[in-house]
Amino acid sequence: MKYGTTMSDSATHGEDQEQVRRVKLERISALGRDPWGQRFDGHQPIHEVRALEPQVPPKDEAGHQPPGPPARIAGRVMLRRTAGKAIFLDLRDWTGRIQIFCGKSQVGDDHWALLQEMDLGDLLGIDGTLGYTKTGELTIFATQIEFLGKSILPPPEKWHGLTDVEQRYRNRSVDLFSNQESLAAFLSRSKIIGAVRNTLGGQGFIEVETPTMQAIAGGAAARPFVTHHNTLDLTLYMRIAPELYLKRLLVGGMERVFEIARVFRNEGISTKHNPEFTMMECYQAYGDYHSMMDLTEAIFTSAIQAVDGQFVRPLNGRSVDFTPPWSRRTYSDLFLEHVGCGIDDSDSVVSKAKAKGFDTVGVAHDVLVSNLFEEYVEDALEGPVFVTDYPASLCPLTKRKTSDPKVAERFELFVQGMELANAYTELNDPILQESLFRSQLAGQKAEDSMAKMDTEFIEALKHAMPPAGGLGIGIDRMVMVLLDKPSIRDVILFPLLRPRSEGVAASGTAEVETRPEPKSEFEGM
RNA sequence: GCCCCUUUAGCUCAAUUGGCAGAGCAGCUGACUCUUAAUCAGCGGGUUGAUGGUUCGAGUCCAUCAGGGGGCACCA
Repeated sequence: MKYGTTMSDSATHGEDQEQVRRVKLERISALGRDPWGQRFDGHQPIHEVRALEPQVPPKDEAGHQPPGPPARIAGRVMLRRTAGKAIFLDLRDWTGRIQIFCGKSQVGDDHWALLQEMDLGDLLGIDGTLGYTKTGELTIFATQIEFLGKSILPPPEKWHGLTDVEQRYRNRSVDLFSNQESLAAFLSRSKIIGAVRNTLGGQGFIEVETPTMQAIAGGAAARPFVTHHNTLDLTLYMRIAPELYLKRLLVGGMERVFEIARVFRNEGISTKHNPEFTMMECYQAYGDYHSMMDLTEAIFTSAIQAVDGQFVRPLNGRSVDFTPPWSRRTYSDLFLEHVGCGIDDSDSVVSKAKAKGFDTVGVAHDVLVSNLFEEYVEDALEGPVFVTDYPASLCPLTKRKTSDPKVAERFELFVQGMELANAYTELNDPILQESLFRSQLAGQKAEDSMAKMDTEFIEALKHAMPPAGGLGIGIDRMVMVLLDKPSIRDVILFPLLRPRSEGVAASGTAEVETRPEPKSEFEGM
């Protein structure tokens, strides 16, 4: 049997593409090759192979290309162009793409036969030499070809890739290998998180891990997910913040700590909210919220340098300048500027609220102020801007200014109306903390499972926690902003989606059962 | 939870007023040893998300359900 054997009739007509590819698996095995491959040592990232270009010798007088440096790569077949007894492939790995030339006489009959069983989407290992084709493209001229993974499902359309958003989120593996910008975003996300770690480490912070399952979900106001430990017969909550544990470490003498924490909030889903998301929280003993502002700028600066170094960045069709230092504005100044009255001017606040259609009867003055701020100010903040010095009544668990107890030492960082970071001078008075906890809990419904006093935390504070600055940065939102991605699902690899209904979800496996299994030495593995 | 939009071949998309479901890519067969989304010739591939309804006739109109997208609400 020579190469170029024809498909059996059953595989030629009326069969789906998976079945056709399963037949090819068999034939690869019949050629004595493993379609799934083995460890493949010594291959070079494609961008490193491309960097060898200066070593490619010039063509001789006859126009022949002397062999260039050897190259050994592994990658996925993205494009294939056949021209008789020559085949051009575009292979891609996670560093780039490069063209492969496979000539029948150059690779030999055995490899040529193997190439007949190759499809778009397969993983190949290639040995060859670097050179140029007639049209001048840098190309690996293959001498050895090895299957490192046969794709038995067809890849998406080669030009458009996978564009259906639902498919991109549900089928992330395919999205990543077929949409370059998707892979690029997640590689950048990793670089951003690396920069966050490096910056904090460089400033003497140590990374810690605190419980994800907590008996009391504290540190924020959000509805938690509930879970259960069987042996202890214990109701546990997925954390909504690492805050209270990190502060206990401050009491213990760990003076600068941070955690890149996955947190879980049982709330709505939107382009800015995923039920689980990543938050960096850090605490610095003997610091305050001003320390945290400087730190925030340093973190963003190093993250931007890690991505592309461009401080003026596109975002939602506009442009944002991240060159530090960023503007720092007090809450009351911004309120006066955008709402048009002082935050203490009760009559004006009420009339402004009424003008916006807010319900004002029986609503506390501070709530009206907060609503007006969200309505008038936040969306107007192009940023990056630190909004500082919040009314103390809006953030009861924050240290107040000694000069003005009505003002809390807090800032939030805004970019185009989106909150990216939140920081406080932490309250370290256990007696005040406990009474504020109690009054906060008094206003909550009994069904809110978070409405519990964290006495262990208060206990720890009683041993004295140093004055400290605390900072939280929403990592997903930070990545969205730096990469100009409109949805949080574009920066989370596997965002939460409702499971597909049975008929659709089961179709893949159901079809396998009804399909005749090709006989193969690899069957059953 | 509410409102709007959306779902057609493996993928990307068409289908006039309600009148025989179509194209490109991918696949299969053949040609071609320098292509660039290769090209050329031929062939196969569909429960139009699901279930009902209106109609002589439904991808198209109506209802319900499901998935997804966007917005609002909830929510720091």
